[in-house]
Amino acid sequence: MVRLFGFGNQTLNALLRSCRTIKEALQIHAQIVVNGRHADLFVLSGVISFFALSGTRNGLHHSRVLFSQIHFPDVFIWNAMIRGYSLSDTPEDAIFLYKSMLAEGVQSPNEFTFPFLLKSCVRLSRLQTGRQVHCHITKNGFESDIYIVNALLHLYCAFRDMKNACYVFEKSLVRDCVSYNTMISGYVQAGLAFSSLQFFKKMLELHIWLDEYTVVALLSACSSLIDPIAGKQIHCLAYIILGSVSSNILLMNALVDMYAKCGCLKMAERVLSTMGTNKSITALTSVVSAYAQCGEVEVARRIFDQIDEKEKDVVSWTAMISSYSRVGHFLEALELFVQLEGLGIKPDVVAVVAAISACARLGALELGRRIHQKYAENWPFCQHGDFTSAAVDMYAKCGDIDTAMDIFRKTPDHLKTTVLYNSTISGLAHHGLGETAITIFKEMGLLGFRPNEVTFVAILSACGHNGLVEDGKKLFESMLTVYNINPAMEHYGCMVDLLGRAGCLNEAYDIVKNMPFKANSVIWRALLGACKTHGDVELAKTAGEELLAMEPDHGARYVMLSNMLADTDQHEEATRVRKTIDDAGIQKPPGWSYVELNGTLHKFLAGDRSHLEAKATKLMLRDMYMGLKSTGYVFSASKMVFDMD
DNA sequence: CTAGGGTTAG
Repeated sequence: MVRLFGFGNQTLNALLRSCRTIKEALQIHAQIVVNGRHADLFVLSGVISFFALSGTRNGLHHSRVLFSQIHFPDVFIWNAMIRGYSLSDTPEDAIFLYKSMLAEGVQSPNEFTFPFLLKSCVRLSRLQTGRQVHCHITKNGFESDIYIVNALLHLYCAFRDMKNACYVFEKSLVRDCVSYNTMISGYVQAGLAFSSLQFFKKMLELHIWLDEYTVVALLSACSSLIDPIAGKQIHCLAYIILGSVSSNILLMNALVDMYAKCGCLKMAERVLSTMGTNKSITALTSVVSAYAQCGEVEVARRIFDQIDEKEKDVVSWTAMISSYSRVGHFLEALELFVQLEGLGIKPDVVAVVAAISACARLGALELGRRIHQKYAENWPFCQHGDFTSAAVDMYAKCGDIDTAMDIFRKTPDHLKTTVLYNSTISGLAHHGLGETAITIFKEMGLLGFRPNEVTFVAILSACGHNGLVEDGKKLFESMLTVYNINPAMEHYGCMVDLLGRAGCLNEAYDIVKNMPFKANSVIWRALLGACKTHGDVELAKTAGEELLAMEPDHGARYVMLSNMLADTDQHEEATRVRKTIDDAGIQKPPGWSYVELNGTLHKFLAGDRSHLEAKATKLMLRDMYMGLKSTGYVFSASKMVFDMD
């Protein structure tokens, strides 16, 4: 038995720090208690911080129990708890603890408290809370602590808010290599890779020290610019400023990733091979996704399969899952997800979101529901904005708008995000609930959420599908005047569609002629559709010809135009277009339909009889058709042909 | 007296 009487406090802390397992630490802790040393706050703080930072849920829980028994913890102990939770899967507890500390009114936060809090805000995707913490930092006079400045920069960069990041950067009296690194990667993440290189220039001019993180950030700038030449230069720079490169895993991963993302797969694999037997799962995952992005899913899968099962982690599985989704192989994606669950690997939020959105794309409502419900019970998932919005999107796309709205309504305001509003509004739009969409849009503004480009596509199309012409026009105008968003091609497209559907063909055509872009095929198609509905043959010809010129090998366009001509009794013209199709040997790629029943997916093609129950299905359809007819419904085949994609 | 910031892959 160890006797701890003779040990000094610092020795006890050192002893704890040397523990490799929770069990060892528990033994030391027991001895501390047996020897009556636990009343000493300093000793106790060592114990609490060890368990809080152990990285395990049990350890954190143990420290929480000890913590709750202290009447007045000192600021070090508060910080240890806050830090522990900021790294845990429930970072919101860190914020909760901070509030408790303030409420207790005994201890004030110090310069160590805030970086942990800011980290929690980032992990929770809660910019609003982060701003409040920023206010507390100012109030407590910690604006010039370099650690806090860097944590603030990280906060704003993580939310792509480069305006506030710059503000903090410019205003700060202290800046170091970390500040510059954070800004460089912030610019890249915000999609402003070019600015990041300018920042790097500034860094060089001011002779700021460069380190491996600088190189990593610069490499990601090159990936984002798809500039392998610049990437190679940075690769050289790495040798100059760092000396040894191949022993630096972080750097090797970034290098492989850069070459992979730039499409230089040979180079990526060459760098990878220099890692010999130490190939990291990170670098391998980069190569897997790169192949998938180049359209070589099979190659990606082969590499993925060659990776040692024990090496594979959630990220590499998710990479393969998303690769399948990217090329539309949703069934394979979901198969992998189920396999991953079966192997006992715990999917994280990103993995589950990937699976749920694959269900959304497939229309696999019941599988989607199963996955959603299973993970909704794990509450770190519910805290995550991406999880909620993916679920809303899935239910809406699978036709269950009630559940989608239910989830939206049950989400507390502080967990709502712009993305959640976007999924909700576009879900409502697809279900023809334009009025509700507008209500939600207004609520969004009242709660202080800024609509973005995506929001406007959703809300404008909601107006379009519901004939809300005036609302649509007002919202479109407000984009620039109120929200300072430049309407993009898609927004003009929504307006053309909206006006066209409402029969304002001239107004729609005016938009096409006057907008700052050359109309794309989507816009011409919308206009052509409107001409068809409202019988404007002249404009239809213009739109149709434009469409043909734009997508000469897109068979569906020919079919549309020919159907339209036939429909307006211009049979000669129609035959001419048909002939063009045959002459060019153009074929419309078949459009598969999927229906999910009792957890099984059924695949169909038009006119397809391969399905086991094709005959029964046909009979059922005939019954339904007869039923419809008896109620006086008139079936129009021409409308069907027109709306085909 | 103990401690904090930037990290690549989905």
